[in-house]
Amino acid sequence: MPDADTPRNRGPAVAPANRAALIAAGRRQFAAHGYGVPLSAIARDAGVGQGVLYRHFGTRLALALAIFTENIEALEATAATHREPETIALLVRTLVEQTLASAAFVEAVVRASAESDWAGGRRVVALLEAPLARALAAGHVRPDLTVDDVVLLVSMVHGIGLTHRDPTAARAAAARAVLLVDPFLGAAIEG
Amino acid sequence: MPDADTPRNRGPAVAPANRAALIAAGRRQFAAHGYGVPLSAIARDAGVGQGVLYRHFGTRLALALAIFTENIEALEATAATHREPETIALLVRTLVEQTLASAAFVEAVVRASAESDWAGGRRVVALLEAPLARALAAGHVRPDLTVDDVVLLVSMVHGIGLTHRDPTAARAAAARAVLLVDPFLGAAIEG
Amino acid sequence: MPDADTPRNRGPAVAPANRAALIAAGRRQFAAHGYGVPLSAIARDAGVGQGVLYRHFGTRLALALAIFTENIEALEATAATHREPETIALLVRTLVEQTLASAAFVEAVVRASAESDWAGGRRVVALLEAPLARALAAGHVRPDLTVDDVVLLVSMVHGIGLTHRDPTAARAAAARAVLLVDPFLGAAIEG
Amino acid sequence: MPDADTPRNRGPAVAPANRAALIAAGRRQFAAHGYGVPLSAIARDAGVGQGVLYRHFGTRLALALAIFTENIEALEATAATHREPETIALLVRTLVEQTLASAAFVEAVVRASAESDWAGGRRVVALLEAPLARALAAGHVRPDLTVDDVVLLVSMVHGIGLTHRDPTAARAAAARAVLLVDPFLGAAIEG
DNA sequence: AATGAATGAGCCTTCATTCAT
DNA sequence: CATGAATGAAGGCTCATTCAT
Repeated sequence: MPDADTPRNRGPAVAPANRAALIAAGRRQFAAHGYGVPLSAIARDAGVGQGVLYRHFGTRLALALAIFTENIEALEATAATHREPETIALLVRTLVEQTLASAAFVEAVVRASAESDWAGGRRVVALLEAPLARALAAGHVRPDLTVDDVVLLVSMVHGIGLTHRDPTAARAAAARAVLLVDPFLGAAIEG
Repeated sequence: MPDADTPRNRGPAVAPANRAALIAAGRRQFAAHGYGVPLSAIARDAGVGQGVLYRHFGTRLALALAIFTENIEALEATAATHREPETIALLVRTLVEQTLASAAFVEAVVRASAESDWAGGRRVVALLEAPLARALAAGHVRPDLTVDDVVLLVSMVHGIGLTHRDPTAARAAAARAVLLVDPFLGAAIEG
Repeated sequence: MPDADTPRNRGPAVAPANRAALIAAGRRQFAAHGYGVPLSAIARDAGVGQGVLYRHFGTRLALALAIFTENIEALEATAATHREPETIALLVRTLVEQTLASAAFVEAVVRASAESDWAGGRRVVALLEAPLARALAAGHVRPDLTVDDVVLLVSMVHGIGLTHRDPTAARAAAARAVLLVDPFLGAAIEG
Repeated sequence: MPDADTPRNRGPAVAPANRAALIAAGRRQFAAHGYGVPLSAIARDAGVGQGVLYRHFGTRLALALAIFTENIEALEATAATHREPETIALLVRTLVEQTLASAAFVEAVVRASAESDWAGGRRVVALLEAPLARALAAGHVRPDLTVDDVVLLVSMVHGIGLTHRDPTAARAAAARAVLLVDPFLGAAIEG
């Protein structure tokens, strides 16, 4: 006799919701306790059994990549719908926010993308190209700035995220870092 | 009757040597296998029993802090013996090298220093002040550069170290990052 | 509105076909991966959902017993349609082949048949009696051979199957084993 | 404060005793519950922690091989100290007893010896050669019997062990099996 | 004071079984 | 009646830590 308060099997229809709940729980748990957080804690946070986590994301890395893919899709949507020369600043601002929020597992993803065929890195480079070219043409950013520099900026912000416990301090430090590299991009962060 | 071929207790005199061996082993193991490397692997690498590791460093973090303290002492020695305006570049160069070599546990140390009374961060700030002031007076670095910015630069380089597997690529990326922030300091890294 | 390309429920008519597919899949999977193969693998091999497996065979053992029952039915058909003194050799040959093919789960079935009321063992004994009597009367087999000895021979061949990875080697070893016990039966295996 | 009734660390001096206890527990647990018995059950039976089992026997198979090696050493000791023509019967009798007692993991060992370089099989063959030659010379055993046949006999007895739950019945069946193959050897089992 | 084996908690992972659709 | 996702118990394995010698 199952406990009425404890639904033991809500059926296959909840699969998409479970997947979303696992990604959200992954964001929370990775941010709060680092990439090495017990997978059981993520499953518990998502309100599902451990087996469900394994069904949707066979490895810890698969979950991290799914979170990143969502991030990249948001960036691509921004890049696709904005044509102003200021778009690059908006993208950098979003990248900074995502990086600070995902500090715990940026490293794992970068490492994996170097060793596997995950295309995330290339997608980021691709979506940055046109906006950066427009900003350069408009004279908004320093003339020697490259797409690789923007990606490097993300690595730098990642380091800042890891070394600042307080999110507010991390955000301020990241803003200062971007400002040191380029005043136009830095101003966008602070806004 | 101890077996002559199996020295099991080499006496109190070897304690300092054991401590040094553990620090050296910690550097190697953290660099090679990350901060989470088994403590038994560090003890084995150092050629001592696990109990000795506990005697000298009660926790994993204590060992990491000891490694960092050695790093800071080297920086202080440099700062104390160099009076040229170019000294800040030498210090930044050393900091970059130390940071790239210690990528695996910078985060742990920074986190601990925020939560405990470890004075490492303040010592770094203190040793940077005079050299940076001299460089500013000589007009070598950008006039708005602060000591906090140099510390921030270390955080940024840390992020670069974590996201570049290949040490050569990491070094090149770090050089570019410093160059983006300040041409004078960047030139020193590349040298 | 069910998707026409995804038949999710093919109706009651397919139940017998599903049962047969599960038995065939069970033979393949037990042989390939041992008696402990995941039940989900058997269901997948059979092309049905896991629920169907449970509907037809409530336990792993029930499936194994069904496979054995098919084997016994084939033996009974042979015994019922052959009246020659040589029939015992044909039956032993078939038993050897079945045993080698089912090595992974003979043990489970024999154990279960001793503890439950599964009549498989008795059916084998029953079907062997008349053919063995005819062979004894004809002087083909050693005069002290009993039906229990033939059943014992199956146990012995089972051990050979488990200890020989290569099916060809197992078959040769089984032939030698039968030959050691009775030249007439052994000759039938080798043929 | 450790519970006085629960010695938590009896020190390194108990290592050899632990190893012996693990082998004895392995014999009991494998015999009682099969090769797949939880390793934690073996450790509990031996009165040690799970880590100790892993320290002494890195894998389940390593423990099984250690048990088998003890068996082989006993056989070698018998072969080395007996020179009578009847020795082969004594060895077969011991082999039968060992095989029936170790039924659950004979298969694992055979599998391992095919895949690794475990020399156990060759040691058995080697120790049987001289005693069998003496028995053949004395006319005690059938003249066509080979060492490989004796090894095959072990496989056959293994199958009997697996298919007979009752040890007494298994022993009787094994005796009958050996008798069917060779009257002289069979008589030794029954004795 | 050093050694290194023992301990055992906790994590990852796999399935057997259930059940909503 | 079939599907296949959800569940969660159970086992393998790994260390951090203790402590007898």
